[in-house]
Amino acid sequence: MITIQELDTYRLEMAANMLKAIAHPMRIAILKHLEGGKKLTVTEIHELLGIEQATTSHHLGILKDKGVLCSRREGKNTSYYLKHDILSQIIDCLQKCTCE
Amino acid sequence: MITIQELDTYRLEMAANMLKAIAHPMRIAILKHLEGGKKLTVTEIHELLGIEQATTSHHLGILKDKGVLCSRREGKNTSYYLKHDILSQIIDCLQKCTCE
DNA sequence: GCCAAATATTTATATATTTGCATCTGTTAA
DNA sequence: TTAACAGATGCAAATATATAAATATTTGGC
Repeated sequence: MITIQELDTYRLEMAANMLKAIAHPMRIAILKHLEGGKKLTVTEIHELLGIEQATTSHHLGILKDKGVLCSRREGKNTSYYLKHDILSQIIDCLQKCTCE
Repeated sequence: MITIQELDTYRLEMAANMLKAIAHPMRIAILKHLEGGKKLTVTEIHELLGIEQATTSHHLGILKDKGVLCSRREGKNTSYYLKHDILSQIIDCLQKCTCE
């Protein structure tokens, strides 16, 4: 038996965890490259952003773990993509709010 | 003289800081109450959410410092409100993404 | 000026994140 | 079955954040 408050607390925490996952400069940069349903491999992202392979994989793992991204193994590579297209809204909003 | 990369890095950090400010269960709850241009005082928020006054003020300070909220002193009270209406998009998106 | 109400700041402790490096695990192709 | 490539994981040091309690500041009314 779960109460409304608990449900709400649970959802708030889930939402906070998703946002916390996104709230990092590198991870926002990753999401920018995945807008519009694009799929990229770990190597592509690590080359695009010029960061270590292990660091890239770590960031992608966080985003996947918190429900922001999905991944799919394709041979030697693993591609990552947005779990919900609607997440682009957050990136859009950030672009607009950091224009000043 | 500032380079494109530096500008981009700066904006990414600014965006990350805004999101980091929002990415906390209590602070998301606060924003939910401020959607639609509403203005609430510190006391109203601390009573609505049932958290300590000092804690409330602390959370509001973080949101203001990172550019999410604005505040306005009105007599003994201080009201807080969203700096950009568009920030509701983030709350909307979170509601939709945490429905499962 | 002085008090009380409404906010804000400070401090300390506990906890969580970030990052690079090294290492380990899968997978393909020879 | 082994070499080489792609990705994931574990660890440690530096850094950042959270939380609660105590204290400070600002404002209006007397």
